[in-house]
Amino acid sequence: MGKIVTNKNLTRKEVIIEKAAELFKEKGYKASGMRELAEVLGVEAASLYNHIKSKSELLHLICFEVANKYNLVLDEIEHKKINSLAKIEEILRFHIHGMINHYQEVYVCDREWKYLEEPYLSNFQAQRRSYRKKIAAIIEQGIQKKEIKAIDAPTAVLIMLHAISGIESWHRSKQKINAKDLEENMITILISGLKK
Amino acid sequence: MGKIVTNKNLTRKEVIIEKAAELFKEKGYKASGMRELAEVLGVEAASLYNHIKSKSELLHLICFEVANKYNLVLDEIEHKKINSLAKIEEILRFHIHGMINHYQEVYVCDREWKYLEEPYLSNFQAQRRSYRKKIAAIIEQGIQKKEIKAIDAPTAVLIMLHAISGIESWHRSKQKINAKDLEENMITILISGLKK
DNA sequence: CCTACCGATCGGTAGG
DNA sequence: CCTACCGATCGGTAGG
Repeated sequence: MGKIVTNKNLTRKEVIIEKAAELFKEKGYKASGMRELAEVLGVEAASLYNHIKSKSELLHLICFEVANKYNLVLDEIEHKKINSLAKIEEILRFHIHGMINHYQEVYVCDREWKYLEEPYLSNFQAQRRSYRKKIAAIIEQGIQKKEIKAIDAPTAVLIMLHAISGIESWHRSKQKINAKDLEENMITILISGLKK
Repeated sequence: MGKIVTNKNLTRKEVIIEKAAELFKEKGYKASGMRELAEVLGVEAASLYNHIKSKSELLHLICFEVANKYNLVLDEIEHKKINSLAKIEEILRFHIHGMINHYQEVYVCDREWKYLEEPYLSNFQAQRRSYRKKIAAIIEQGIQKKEIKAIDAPTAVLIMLHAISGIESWHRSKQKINAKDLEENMITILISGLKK
């Protein structure tokens, strides 16, 4: 997600997408108006349509950029020569970093994907299911090898991923602990929840 | 939440609120239309306004009914003569039951409260903060008494509550494990994540 | 509970 | 990038 983080050499379209993610995150997709987005960017609403096709295009660009990145990283971790619990820890840390550093896009992808239009909606849901199944499979391997306690793997995935998406409320909290401490606390709790 | 579960002796207004919770849960508050809600109930949109004041009244009735119930139960658990870890387990089980049995209302309260209007919004946010602080305080007591490992209590609260709200995706999953197994798996993972 | 209708706002287009 | 404007839909009201 280098493009998003650098804040330099962004095309006009990329800037629009970035601001859209912020707005969608803050107010929700349906409650975000194109006139509002335009105002943030200092133009009239009509001008946005020289760069984008529609409001819903913004949503699917955001969702699929995140999804693609996550799929790529998961595939990498999956094939590493480390044990299952170590893989789960890497996945957790990657997700935590995502919610700390790119939380607008990640949060929109997590919470607003249901407003995607077909065929993007079906495609996204399929990717999401397969993503979770891959993580569940790693957990199941860990259970077989006695690295992880005997639990229902899909339930463990559900807990992990939703717990991490809760970092959104950390961003909004008054007295935040620092990011590194947050990460280590989350890892401690979640990993010892799984470890045999 | 007996009124919600019985499905009998409900006033017209209560039926409207119940259906509104289902609709808001499914499509989100902003994407839910009053004409749509009316259709579910078999009436014209205008007729709804003989029973309710506004769409936003529906939202705050849903959110505050859940919030009141949760506050009541938390106060009960807080004062029990059991150790801190046992209190946390009871809180977790109560939240899990809520997301299994009354998930529409609970989910709306969890995810759509940001669309509350003032003064309800501020009131709700204050209640939410205080609710989480109470749970964090119980965790901190547990840490002092060496029942719970030395972690950041607000982070633990964040993990627990968000993990449980993930039960929504269990409801939508094809091959669900049964509710009791789900509960025990969640308790196992979350409690052993906390236990010293 | 209905019909009839309101003002506001929405995403988006035409044309320059 | 703008002005001007569109059809559709929104929450909600009047009056019966």
